[in-house]
Amino acid sequence: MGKLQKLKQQALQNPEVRQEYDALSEEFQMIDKLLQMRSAAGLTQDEVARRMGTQKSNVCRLEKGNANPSWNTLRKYAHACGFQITMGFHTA
Amino acid sequence: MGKLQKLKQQALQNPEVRQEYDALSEEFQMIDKLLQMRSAAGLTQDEVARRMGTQKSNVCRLEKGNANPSWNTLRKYAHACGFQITMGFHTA
DNA sequence: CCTTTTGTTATCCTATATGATAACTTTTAA
DNA sequence: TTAAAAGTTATCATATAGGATAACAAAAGG
Repeated sequence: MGKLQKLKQQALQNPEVRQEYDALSEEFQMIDKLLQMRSAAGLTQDEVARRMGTQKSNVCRLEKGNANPSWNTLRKYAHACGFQITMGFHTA
Repeated sequence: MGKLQKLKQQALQNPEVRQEYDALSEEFQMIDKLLQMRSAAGLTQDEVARRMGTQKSNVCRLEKGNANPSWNTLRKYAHACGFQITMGFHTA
């Protein structure tokens, strides 16, 4: 294992660090899915926003991670891109 | 295909019906995941609540579908059960 | 270049998610 | 059969998600 990997693993021993890391990785994963959907749909933020019944600035807010979207908001975004969302989980 | 299946498919032709059906199936799927997690963890609502830093009544509210939880709330629930959440999507 | 489209940021307001408490019902198990 | 544990429901207060607008920045394309 590389030095960086080792350093990372060590840092993740710290519960607080671990918690923040988990939260971030989950947030990034979620945002990545949003971007994947919009990309797959070939839509602009503005178009997604209109289909969701809101503004492009709000869509941007979602995609930039400055939000904590509700399940319904995630669903509306997915639908605007022509998809359905699912929730999953895996051992931490 | 059975008569019920046929009837269902026909009903789903109606856009409004379809929309509600999709929303419901997604919500049920999500709630099902919550229950799966707690079941796998072998925890009571009360215990999950304590680990989330909230009350069992609020956990119940989530599991009964009388809520529209934020991403963070879903995350906290998953973590309380020892899991990480993921978001996924598939063609509608 | 310049223009248009797309994306970003800040801000305010309102609707609503969430925390908290309490009373009640259902389930469990002794 | 009854006491304890687990789950449900209602309600209120407060924090915050999400809608709206505007002004700016970045990218794209002529």
